Amino acid sequence: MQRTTKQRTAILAALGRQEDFRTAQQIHEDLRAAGDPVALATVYRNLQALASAGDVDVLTTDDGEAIYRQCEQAAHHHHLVCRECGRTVEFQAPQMEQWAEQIAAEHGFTDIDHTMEVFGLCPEHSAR
Amino acid sequence: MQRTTKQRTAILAALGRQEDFRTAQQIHEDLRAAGDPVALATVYRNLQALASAGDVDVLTTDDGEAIYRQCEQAAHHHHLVCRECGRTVEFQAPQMEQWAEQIAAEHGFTDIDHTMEVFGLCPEHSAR
DNA sequence: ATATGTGCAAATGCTTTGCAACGCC
DNA sequence: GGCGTTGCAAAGCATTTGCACATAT
Repeated sequence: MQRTTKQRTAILAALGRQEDFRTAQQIHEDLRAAGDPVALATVYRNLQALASAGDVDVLTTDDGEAIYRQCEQAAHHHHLVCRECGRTVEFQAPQMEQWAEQIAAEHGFTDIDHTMEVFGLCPEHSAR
Repeated sequence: MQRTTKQRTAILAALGRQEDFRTAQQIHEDLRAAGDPVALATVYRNLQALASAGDVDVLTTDDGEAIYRQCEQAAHHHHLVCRECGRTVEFQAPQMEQWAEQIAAEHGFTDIDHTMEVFGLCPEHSAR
Protein backbone atom coordinates (compact mmCIF):
# COMPACT_ATOMS: atom_id res chain seq x y z
CA MET A 1 0.00 0.00 0.00
CA GLN A 2 2.63 2.51 -0.90
CA ARG A 3 2.45 3.12 -4.58
CA THR A 4 5.30 3.99 -6.85
CA THR A 5 4.10 7.16 -8.47
CA LYS A 6 6.26 9.36 -10.60
CA GLN A 7 5.99 12.14 -8.04
CA ARG A 8 7.21 9.92 -5.24
CA THR A 9 10.05 8.79 -7.44
CA ALA A 10 10.90 12.35 -8.34
CA ILE A 11 10.98 13.36 -4.69
CA LEU A 12 13.28 10.50 -3.81
CA ALA A 13 15.50 11.45 -6.71
CA ALA A 14 15.62 15.04 -5.55
CA LEU A 15 16.57 13.92 -2.07
CA GLY A 16 19.19 11.68 -3.56
CA ARG A 17 20.95 14.41 -5.44
CA GLN A 18 21.05 16.63 -2.39
CA GLU A 19 23.58 16.27 0.35
CA ASP A 20 22.12 18.78 2.75
CA PHE A 21 19.02 19.37 4.75
CA ARG A 22 16.30 21.15 2.84
CA THR A 23 12.91 22.51 3.66
CA ALA A 24 9.85 21.07 1.98
CA GLN A 25 9.54 24.23 -0.03
CA GLN A 26 13.11 24.04 -1.23
CA ILE A 27 12.55 20.50 -2.35
CA HIS A 28 9.42 21.60 -4.10
CA GLU A 29 11.48 24.25 -5.84
CA ASP A 30 14.23 21.75 -6.69
CA LEU A 31 11.68 19.56 -8.38
CA ARG A 32 10.31 22.43 -10.38
CA ALA A 33 13.82 23.33 -11.43
CA ALA A 34 14.56 19.75 -12.40
CA GLY A 35 11.54 19.78 -14.67
CA ASP A 36 9.49 17.43 -12.52
CA PRO A 37 7.01 19.77 -10.90
CA VAL A 38 5.11 18.23 -8.02
CA ALA A 39 2.41 19.97 -6.03
CA LEU A 40 3.65 21.37 -2.76
CA ALA A 41 1.01 19.46 -0.84
CA THR A 42 2.25 16.25 -2.39
CA VAL A 43 5.79 17.04 -1.39
CA TYR A 44 4.64 17.50 2.17
CA ARG A 45 2.60 14.34 2.15
CA ASN A 46 5.44 12.24 0.80
CA LEU A 47 8.06 13.75 3.02
CA GLN A 48 5.88 12.94 5.96
CA ALA A 49 5.42 9.38 4.83
CA LEU A 50 9.12 8.93 4.19
CA ALA A 51 9.96 10.39 7.55
CA SER A 52 7.66 8.14 9.50
CA ALA A 53 8.99 5.20 7.54
CA GLY A 54 12.42 6.24 8.73
CA ASP A 55 13.73 6.76 5.22
CA VAL A 56 14.60 10.40 5.75
CA ASP A 57 15.79 12.40 8.71
CA VAL A 58 13.69 15.32 9.87
CA LEU A 59 15.00 18.09 12.02
CA THR A 60 13.18 21.14 13.27
CA THR A 61 15.08 24.38 13.04
CA ASP A 62 14.94 26.88 15.85
CA ASP A 63 12.33 28.85 14.04
CA GLY A 64 10.14 25.82 13.75
CA GLU A 65 10.69 24.85 10.15
CA ALA A 66 11.05 21.20 9.27
CA ILE A 67 14.09 20.25 7.24
CA TYR A 68 14.55 16.92 5.50
CA ARG A 69 17.44 14.82 4.34
CA GLN A 70 18.06 11.34 3.15
CA CYS A 71 19.56 9.19 5.92
CA GLU A 72 23.10 8.03 5.63
CA GLN A 73 23.19 5.90 8.68
CA ALA A 74 20.49 3.52 9.65
CA ALA A 75 21.41 3.62 13.31
CA HIS A 76 20.51 6.41 15.64
CA HIS A 77 22.74 9.39 15.03
CA HIS A 78 23.11 13.12 15.35
CA HIS A 79 23.92 15.99 13.05
CA LEU A 80 26.46 18.72 12.78
CA VAL A 81 24.82 21.25 10.50
CA CYS A 82 26.20 24.41 8.93
CA ARG A 83 23.71 27.10 9.72
CA GLU A 84 24.75 28.98 6.64
CA CYS A 85 24.63 26.39 3.88
CA GLY A 86 23.04 23.37 5.52
CA ARG A 87 26.07 21.19 4.91
CA THR A 88 25.81 18.24 7.23
CA VAL A 89 27.98 15.67 8.95
CA GLU A 90 26.41 12.76 10.74
CA PHE A 91 27.98 11.35 13.85
CA GLN A 92 27.22 9.02 16.66
CA ALA A 93 27.56 9.65 20.33
CA PRO A 94 27.31 6.44 22.26
CA GLN A 95 28.76 7.90 25.42
CA MET A 96 26.22 10.65 25.34
CA GLU A 97 23.27 8.38 24.81
CA GLN A 98 24.40 6.45 27.78
CA TRP A 99 24.85 9.54 29.79
CA ALA A 100 21.41 10.90 28.98
CA GLU A 101 20.03 7.57 30.04
CA GLN A 102 21.80 7.84 33.35
CA ILE A 103 20.65 11.35 34.14
CA ALA A 104 17.11 10.40 33.31
CA ALA A 105 17.33 7.38 35.56
CA GLU A 106 18.65 9.48 38.39
CA HIS A 107 15.45 11.47 38.28
CA GLY A 108 13.22 8.47 37.90
CA PHE A 109 12.37 9.19 34.28
CA THR A 110 11.74 6.28 31.97
CA ASP A 111 11.02 5.66 28.33
CA ILE A 112 13.74 8.10 27.36
CA ASP A 113 14.15 9.77 24.05
CA HIS A 114 16.51 12.59 23.24
CA THR A 115 17.52 15.08 20.64
CA MET A 116 20.90 16.56 20.10
CA GLU A 117 21.93 18.59 17.15
CA VAL A 118 24.93 20.78 16.70
CA PHE A 119 24.83 23.89 14.57
CA GLY A 120 27.81 25.91 13.49
CA LEU A 121 29.65 27.29 10.50
CA CYS A 122 31.37 24.89 8.15
CA PRO A 123 34.93 25.62 7.00
CA GLU A 124 33.66 27.46 3.96
CA HIS A 125 31.36 29.72 5.89
CA SER A 126 33.46 30.43 8.91
CA ALA A 127 33.30 34.08 9.81
CA ARG A 128 36.29 36.03 8.49
CA MET B 1 14.76 51.41 27.51
CA GLN B 2 12.75 48.55 28.90
CA ARG B 3 9.77 49.94 30.70
CA THR B 4 7.99 48.37 33.60
CA THR B 5 4.45 48.10 32.38
CA LYS B 6 1.74 46.23 34.19
CA GLN B 7 1.52 43.75 31.35
CA ARG B 8 5.21 42.95 31.48
CA THR B 9 4.91 42.52 35.21
CA ALA B 10 1.89 40.29 34.82
CA ILE B 11 3.71 38.12 32.33
CA LEU B 12 6.67 37.72 34.62
CA ALA B 13 4.33 36.85 37.48
CA ALA B 14 2.60 34.25 35.34
CA LEU B 15 5.93 32.73 34.44
CA GLY B 16 6.87 32.78 38.09
CA ARG B 17 3.91 30.76 39.23
CA GLN B 18 4.47 28.12 36.58
CA GLU B 19 6.99 25.37 36.92
CA ASP B 20 6.65 23.90 33.45
CA PHE B 21 7.15 24.93 29.88
CA ARG B 22 4.16 26.68 28.35
CA THR B 23 3.28 27.96 24.94
CA ALA B 24 2.70 31.66 24.40
CA GLN B 25 -0.97 30.96 24.01
CA GLN B 26 -1.16 29.08 27.27
CA ILE B 27 0.50 31.96 29.04
CA HIS B 28 -1.95 34.29 27.40
CA GLU B 29 -4.72 32.11 28.74
CA ASP B 30 -3.16 31.94 32.20
CA LEU B 31 -3.12 35.72 32.32
CA ARG B 32 -6.73 35.93 31.32
CA ALA B 33 -7.58 33.39 33.99
CA ALA B 34 -5.61 35.31 36.59
CA GLY B 35 -7.64 38.37 35.80
CA ASP B 36 -4.81 40.23 34.10
CA PRO B 37 -5.68 39.95 30.45
CA VAL B 38 -2.88 40.93 28.10
CA ALA B 39 -3.13 40.99 24.33
CA LEU B 40 -1.68 37.91 22.68
CA ALA B 41 0.64 40.02 20.57
CA THR B 42 2.00 41.64 23.70
CA VAL B 43 2.62 38.25 25.24
CA TYR B 44 4.61 37.26 22.18
CA ARG B 45 6.56 40.49 22.13
CA ASN B 46 7.50 40.26 25.77
CA LEU B 47 8.33 36.60 25.66
CA GLN B 48 10.63 37.34 22.77
CA ALA B 49 12.30 40.16 24.64
CA LEU B 50 12.71 38.09 27.77
CA ALA B 51 14.11 35.23 25.78
CA SER B 52 16.71 37.28 23.99
CA ALA B 53 17.65 38.84 27.30
CA GLY B 54 18.20 35.33 28.57
CA ASP B 55 15.59 35.63 31.28
CA VAL B 56 13.51 32.75 30.03
CA ASP B 57 14.31 29.50 28.28
CA VAL B 58 12.75 28.82 24.91
CA LEU B 59 12.45 25.42 23.38
CA THR B 60 10.89 24.48 20.08
CA THR B 61 8.70 21.42 20.13
CA ASP B 62 8.86 18.95 17.31
CA ASP B 63 5.78 20.41 15.76
CA GLY B 64 7.38 23.82 15.69
CA GLU B 65 5.73 25.49 18.62
CA ALA B 66 7.78 27.64 20.94
CA ILE B 67 7.51 26.89 24.62
CA TYR B 68 8.74 29.17 27.38
CA ARG B 69 9.84 28.80 30.94
CA GLN B 70 11.55 30.88 33.54
CA CYS B 71 15.21 29.91 33.86
CA GLU B 72 16.39 28.30 37.02
CA GLN B 73 20.03 28.28 36.16
CA ALA B 74 21.83 31.20 34.66
CA ALA B 75 24.44 29.04 33.01
CA HIS B 76 23.89 27.06 29.87
CA HIS B 77 21.91 23.95 30.65
CA HIS B 78 19.64 21.31 29.26
CA HIS B 79 16.25 19.88 30.07
CA LEU B 80 14.77 16.58 30.99
CA VAL B 81 11.10 16.99 30.20
CA CYS B 82 8.19 14.68 30.94
CA ARG B 83 6.37 14.27 27.68
CA GLU B 84 3.17 13.61 29.56
CA CYS B 85 2.94 16.44 32.06
CA GLY B 86 5.74 18.80 31.10
CA ARG B 87 7.48 18.43 34.42
CA THR B 88 11.05 19.57 33.96
CA VAL B 89 14.45 19.01 35.47
CA GLU B 90 17.36 21.15 34.44
CA PHE B 91 20.83 19.73 34.26
CA GLN B 92 24.24 20.57 32.98
CA ALA B 93 26.45 18.52 30.77
CA PRO B 94 29.94 19.98 30.70
CA GLN B 95 31.52 16.84 29.26
CA MET B 96 29.02 16.84 26.48
CA GLU B 97 29.47 20.47 25.60
CA GLN B 98 33.13 19.81 25.38
CA TRP B 99 32.60 16.80 23.30
CA ALA B 100 30.30 18.56 20.84
CA GLU B 101 32.95 21.20 20.54
CA GLN B 102 35.52 18.60 19.70
CA ILE B 103 33.48 16.85 17.06
CA ALA B 104 32.74 20.17 15.44
CA ALA B 105 36.39 21.11 15.44
CA GLU B 106 37.30 17.80 13.85
CA HIS B 107 35.18 18.77 10.90
CA GLY B 108 36.37 22.31 10.76
CA PHE B 109 33.15 23.80 12.04
CA THR B 110 33.29 26.95 14.12
CA ASP B 111 30.95 29.18 16.03
CA ILE B 112 29.26 26.16 17.54
CA ASP B 113 25.90 26.07 19.14
CA HIS B 114 23.99 23.01 20.14
CA THR B 115 20.70 21.75 21.41
CA MET B 116 20.12 18.75 23.55
CA GLU B 117 16.91 17.93 25.25
CA VAL B 118 15.81 14.71 26.81
CA PHE B 119 12.19 13.65 26.84
CA GLY B 120 10.75 10.82 28.82
CA LEU B 121 8.14 9.91 31.41
CA CYS B 122 8.53 11.23 34.93
CA PRO B 123 8.05 8.86 37.86
CA GLU B 124 4.38 9.73 38.07
CA HIS B 125 3.69 9.04 34.45
CA SER B 126 5.81 5.99 33.88
CA ALA B 127 3.98 3.50 31.77
CA ARG B 128 2.47 0.67 33.81
C1' DA C 1 -12.18 -2.17 -10.59
C1' DT C 2 -10.73 0.24 -6.74
C1' DA C 3 -8.07 1.78 -3.19
C1' DT C 4 -4.39 5.33 -3.29
C1' DG C 5 -2.18 9.26 -4.65
C1' DT C 6 -2.35 13.98 -6.68
C1' DG C 7 -3.46 18.88 -7.65
C1' DC C 8 -5.63 22.90 -6.35
C1' DA C 9 -7.48 25.99 -3.41
C1' DA C 10 -9.23 26.99 0.90
C1' DA C 11 -8.48 26.42 5.71
C1' DT C 12 -5.36 26.10 9.93
C1' DG C 13 -2.59 27.57 13.56
C1' DC C 14 1.30 29.97 15.35
C1' DT C 15 3.55 34.17 15.09
C1' DT C 16 4.46 38.86 13.31
C1' DT C 17 3.33 43.55 11.98
C1' DG C 18 1.10 48.18 10.97
C1' DC C 19 -0.81 51.75 13.24
C1' DA C 20 -3.31 54.69 16.36
C1' DA C 21 -4.06 55.15 21.22
C1' DC C 22 -1.70 54.91 25.67
C1' DG C 23 1.24 55.51 29.69
C1' DC C 24 5.93 55.18 31.89
C1' DC C 25 10.12 58.18 32.60
C1' DG D 1 6.09 65.65 26.16
C1' DG D 2 8.39 61.99 24.00
C1' DC D 3 9.28 57.48 23.04
C1' DG D 4 8.77 52.75 24.20
C1' DT D 5 4.33 49.83 24.72
C1' DT D 6 -0.08 48.04 23.91
C1' DG D 7 -4.32 46.37 21.48
C1' DC D 8 -6.56 45.07 17.66
C1' DA D 9 -7.04 43.47 13.40
C1' DA D 10 -4.86 42.27 9.32
C1' DA D 11 -0.96 39.98 7.23
C1' DG D 12 2.51 36.16 6.94
C1' DC D 13 4.20 31.59 6.66
C1' DA D 14 4.72 26.81 6.86
C1' DT D 15 1.81 23.11 6.84
C1' DT D 16 -2.67 20.61 6.47
C1' DT D 17 -7.02 19.28 4.53
C1' DG D 18 -11.33 18.62 1.54
C1' DC D 19 -12.56 17.05 -2.64
C1' DA D 20 -12.88 15.80 -7.48
C1' DC D 21 -9.89 13.66 -10.71
C1' DA D 22 -6.14 10.65 -12.09
C1' DT D 23 -3.59 6.24 -11.70
C1' DA D 24 -0.87 2.28 -9.96
C1' DT D 25 -1.81 -2.49 -9.03
